[in-house]
Amino acid sequence: MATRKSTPDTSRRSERSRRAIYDAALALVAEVGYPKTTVEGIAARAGVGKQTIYRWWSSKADVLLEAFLDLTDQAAGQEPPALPDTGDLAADLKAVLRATVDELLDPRFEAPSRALAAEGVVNEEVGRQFVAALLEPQLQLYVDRLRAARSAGQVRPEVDPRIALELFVSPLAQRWLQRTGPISHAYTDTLVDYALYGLAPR
Amino acid sequence: MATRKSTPDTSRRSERSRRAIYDAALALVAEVGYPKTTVEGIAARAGVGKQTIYRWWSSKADVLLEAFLDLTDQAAGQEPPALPDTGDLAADLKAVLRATVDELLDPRFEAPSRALAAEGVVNEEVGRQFVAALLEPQLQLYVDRLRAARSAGQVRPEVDPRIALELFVSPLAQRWLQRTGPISHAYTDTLVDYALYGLAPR
Amino acid sequence: MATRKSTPDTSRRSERSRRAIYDAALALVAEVGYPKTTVEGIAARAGVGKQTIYRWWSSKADVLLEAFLDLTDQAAGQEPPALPDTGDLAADLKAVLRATVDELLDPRFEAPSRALAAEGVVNEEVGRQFVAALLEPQLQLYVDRLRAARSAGQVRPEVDPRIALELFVSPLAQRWLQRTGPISHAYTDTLVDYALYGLAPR
Amino acid sequence: MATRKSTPDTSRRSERSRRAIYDAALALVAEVGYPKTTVEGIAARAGVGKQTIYRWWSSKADVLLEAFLDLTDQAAGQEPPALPDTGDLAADLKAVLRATVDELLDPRFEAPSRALAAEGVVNEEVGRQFVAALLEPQLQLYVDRLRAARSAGQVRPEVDPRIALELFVSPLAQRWLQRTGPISHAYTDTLVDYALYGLAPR
DNA sequence: GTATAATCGAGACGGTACGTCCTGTCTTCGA
DNA sequence: TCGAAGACAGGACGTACCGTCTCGATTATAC
Repeated sequence: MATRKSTPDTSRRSERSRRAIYDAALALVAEVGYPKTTVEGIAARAGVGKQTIYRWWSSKADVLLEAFLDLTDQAAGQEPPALPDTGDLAADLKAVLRATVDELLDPRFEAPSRALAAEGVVNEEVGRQFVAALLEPQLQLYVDRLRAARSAGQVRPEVDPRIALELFVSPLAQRWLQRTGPISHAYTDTLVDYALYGLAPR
Repeated sequence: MATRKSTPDTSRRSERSRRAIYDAALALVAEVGYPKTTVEGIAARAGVGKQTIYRWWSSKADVLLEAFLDLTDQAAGQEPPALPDTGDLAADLKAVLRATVDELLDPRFEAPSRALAAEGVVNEEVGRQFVAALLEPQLQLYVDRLRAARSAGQVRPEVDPRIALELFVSPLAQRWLQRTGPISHAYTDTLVDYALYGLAPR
Repeated sequence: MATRKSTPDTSRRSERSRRAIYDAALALVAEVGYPKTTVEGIAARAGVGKQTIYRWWSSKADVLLEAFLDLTDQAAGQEPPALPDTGDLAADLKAVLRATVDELLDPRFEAPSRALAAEGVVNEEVGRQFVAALLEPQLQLYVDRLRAARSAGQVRPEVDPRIALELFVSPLAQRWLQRTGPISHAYTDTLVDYALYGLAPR
Repeated sequence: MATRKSTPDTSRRSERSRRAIYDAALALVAEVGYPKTTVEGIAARAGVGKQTIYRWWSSKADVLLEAFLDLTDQAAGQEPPALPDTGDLAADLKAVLRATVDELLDPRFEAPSRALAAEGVVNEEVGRQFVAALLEPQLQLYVDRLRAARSAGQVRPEVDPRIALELFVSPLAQRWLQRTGPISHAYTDTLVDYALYGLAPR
């Protein structure tokens, strides 16, 4: 009477099925969009019974979240877990944001991350996980870089890095998410300049 | 073939039904959330035939968008269509953002606007309408105010107001939408200060 | 608030769908057997939504029962609602039972009636309906004929016709239902002879 | 290829499990009915793996058939394998049929035997086994008793005992199976009288 | 008295069907 | 002619079982 129905045995889980489900979920979201992606469709495409999905995940959002995390974990393996620090804060931030722009425009990432972001807006549980697993680690890198810059005297000492980073990160995020404007390298360069030196004349 | 199927006679439209549908849609989104809000449910609650909804709107997102626009139009009627201009840019921005914070925290607005924002992230058509009808007019007020400030020499002449406003608006939007952090008056005050005077020491 | 969800409006029912469902149900039972006949299969074959079946019937047994009743009603229209009465009771009974044997061996009737009988054995509700709608009316004809014969002095006056008829009807029914033996014209002739004149020597 | 998959080693079979499976199957059929009795349910109740069932039986009908045979074998051990022969055919038949009536009304036997009969109606394989293992041996006892009576001159010499027995056995069977009428001692007494002495006046 | 091989409890797996809910279209009837 | 009502074809939901399969962990002969 140890094992409950609701907690399946992880050690006997089929790795093969999990991979197939990740692949199918990502492919379907990319091909037909999130709303038309169904659990039934994922199961069929993965060659898997529906129950195998419901056994390990609670919803299609949950499946996609894990699938996307898996995808980014693979990609993240190659990158260093820190922002570059050449001593030139503006240049470093611009470089990183340019890379982010490129990633946001990569159709391979666009469909699933947009879908997850949308789901997260409306579904608090998914939203929290999305932020905790994907967004926050990225933002923390900016915090670290800004803290270093502050120590080097390139940032005012009373500035809170966690808020400061939003000055250039959030505008990009909003333009992408809500399509309030185009995103480009020039745009993010401008954001960095504005943020570092302010709008008011010196 | 006089009357086409796709263009019902607007003059005969029942105002009564439209109001009932708006109310039902907003109430349901607030009560059970957007995903569990269905066209059938709206019709039943409004005491209306389903066809009456499909005759005038194309989807539940469309219904909710109009319902929400109607709601905000009522509220907006009382406000002036411009930001205050006391001559003190920082103070004016802080005041407006404080009001925005209050509105974002108002549960009456939260459910539907969050729902629409989420739908817009994933559904380009809805997204464009949402931005055009709700977001862009608001942002334009900031553009106007910043332009006035620039003329008054309180903002550097080379600054693009459409980008500049994102430095304090987008961080607030992202914290609210994606729950990346708490929002408060102190927070938006800080955003305005950082944005106007920059992160780098003077 | 007159009409309840559970009582759909009969007057708006689609005759077309009903016929298609009857046909599909009977065809499927004949082709693949009762256990492999599914509501989903009936709906697909009839070109009908599943809900249209569940709206009007409670189970596949219920569908099949009505479909079969409809089938027999069509056939029954041609027959007279009484057994022949030539004055020769034995001959009349033999003739009717021979016809019954032929019907029981007709594959068009076999599959659905066997299915219904089986369901009725285990499902009291279906069983009662099956008996009331199909069996009992038939048996009543024997009761009438036996009563007439009793009046004519061909049957002992103290004999209960409702029990008497079972002496030749039930053996045939059991051989067919439970496959306890072959059925043929010779067999039913013998049953009539045994039943009328008894097993004991005269 | 020494050992075939399809022929498990009988000598290593767990007697304990078999008993538990019989008990679980009979209990479930009695409690929830045959259709709601599942292989999975039997396995869970018996504290047995599903494969242990599928290793030794081919279907739930097969399990129940064996379980019921086992049950009746226990009961039959106490009875003599022949009908009483007091010299009075009518009395002997009435006594046996009264006992049968009692058994048919015993809820312990009713659920499983009804379930098996129903399955047998629709599933020829099960039907044949059910008849061969349970019905035919019983009927053979009647054949023997009638043959003895025929030798004693109490039954017409040209009467076929295999058909004759159906005159009183089948009506009882049909009333029970199809609920076409109540069953009682008085009823079976009447059947015997009618069958032995016929319906026609002497 | 151990090897050793099959059975055992357990339960994940690919599937199929269930019965429910909702979509978007269509038809009927009343105002 | 529009509105309330709701039947319709269709399709996805999440659940329950099917029958197969793969896991250690007992057994219980056969060495």
